[in-house]
Amino acid sequence: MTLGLAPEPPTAKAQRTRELILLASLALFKEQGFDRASMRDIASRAGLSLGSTYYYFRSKEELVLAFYARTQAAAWERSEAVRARTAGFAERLRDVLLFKLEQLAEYRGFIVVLARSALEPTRPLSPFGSETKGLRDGAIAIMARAVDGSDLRVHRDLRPHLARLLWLFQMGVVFFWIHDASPGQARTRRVVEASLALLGRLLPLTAARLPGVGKIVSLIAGLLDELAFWEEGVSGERA
Amino acid sequence: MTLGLAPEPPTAKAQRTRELILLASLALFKEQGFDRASMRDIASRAGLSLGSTYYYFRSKEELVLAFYARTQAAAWERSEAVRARTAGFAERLRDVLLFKLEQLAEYRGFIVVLARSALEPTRPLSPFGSETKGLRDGAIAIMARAVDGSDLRVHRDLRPHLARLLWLFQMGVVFFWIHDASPGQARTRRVVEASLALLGRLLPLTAARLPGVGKIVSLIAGLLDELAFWEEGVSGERA
DNA sequence: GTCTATAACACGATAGAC
DNA sequence: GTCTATCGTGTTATAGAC
Repeated sequence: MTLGLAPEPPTAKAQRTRELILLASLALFKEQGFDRASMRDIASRAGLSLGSTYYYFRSKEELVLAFYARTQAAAWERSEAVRARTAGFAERLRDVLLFKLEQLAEYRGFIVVLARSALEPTRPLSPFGSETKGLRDGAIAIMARAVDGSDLRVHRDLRPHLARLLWLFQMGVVFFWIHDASPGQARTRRVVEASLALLGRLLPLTAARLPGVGKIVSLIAGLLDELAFWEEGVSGERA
Repeated sequence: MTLGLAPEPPTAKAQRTRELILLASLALFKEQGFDRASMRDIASRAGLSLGSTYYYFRSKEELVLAFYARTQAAAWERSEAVRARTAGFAERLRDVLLFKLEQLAEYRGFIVVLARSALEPTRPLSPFGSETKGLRDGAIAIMARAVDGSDLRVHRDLRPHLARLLWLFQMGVVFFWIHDASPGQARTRRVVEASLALLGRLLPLTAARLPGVGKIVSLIAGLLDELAFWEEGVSGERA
């Protein structure tokens, strides 16, 4: 699975240096938070000069992105393992969501900066931008795998949109988790459970032959079609 | 309606100066975008020194917030007028959403910074934070007024949560609009229409006496209850 | 007290020599 | 690849003018 970031520098030494900087930054971010940890501190901790640090990472935010990309590689492997173990859609989705939170938990204090640049369309690091396409595609692919071959019953017109929808849902969960001040973020876990229960009831309903459902499904499908604004060029023309 | 910002300075001269800075900043933001327009430029354009500018606005972001607060005051008046004109819920909600976009349209290029700080819980300017409580309450109140006395049919258990849900929905719409690269943001308008149509079908359905609806409604109500994380202290305890 | 100005700080980022 | 030197920024400190 590609991660969609700049390819690792070729030489082994460069890779080690890159790793060194990344580790130093993570440690400092964890200790002091993203804003308080300066690039000078990071460089110094890694035993390098400021300029060298910028040679490996074009910006401070790119450090966070590199960390995030790493977690996603692990998330993919995990989701494949769970996928092989069970065909239960709710079970699979729950594991994807909770594992992501588990991965981020240690760094919850500074993971907010991902969200900060998230909403900025011009910034290259936006999860909807072109530079993060690989990262985004990977995350959506995990969702697609959770749906595929599962016991989920859902209207066939919704199926092609489901992975993207679930990805958006996951971003919402992470966003909520960032803001969740409850002890151990227990509230987020309750929200995840409630959401899963709700999805488990609503999605099968779309597959039922009830009056009015067809119209609603087509409305939802149309909406989901428009929502994928990140999948095209600047024109924004209708397909 | 309170706006939840620091009260305007008392003297008339101070108010004029504040206005001067705000106008200068808006002009520069519009011309160059938020990041490119420096506080020094803004101060200079307003005919003041940098220090004086910071006397009136504690940060660069506060300038955007002040602008946003202003639009909201107008939005309240507008929504009251529309409310008197029609009892149609869809009509009212459509007007609230489209009017907001209309207000922001001129400044679409830099309004993204609201979103930037939006996701940062620690920052005081987050729409979920305590400093923006008045602003947030105002926006939610507008939604409550749109629901109140309207022709909307919805399950009674959902009614108390509806205004907050619609506010979240509005934030989603604005977020989409920020990213919408289609000409004239036509796509956002399509999304609004489709969403209204969908809401117009789903909400009444919750009021219908159908098997299984009761359970779904209670799930939704429980979820919406948890979602209002911004309405309490740091404890996050269950009510 | 209310307002304004100057000077300085720390930071992210860049240029260019080696 | 690595360094030093430097730029422009948001923000703060502080002193003084009305």
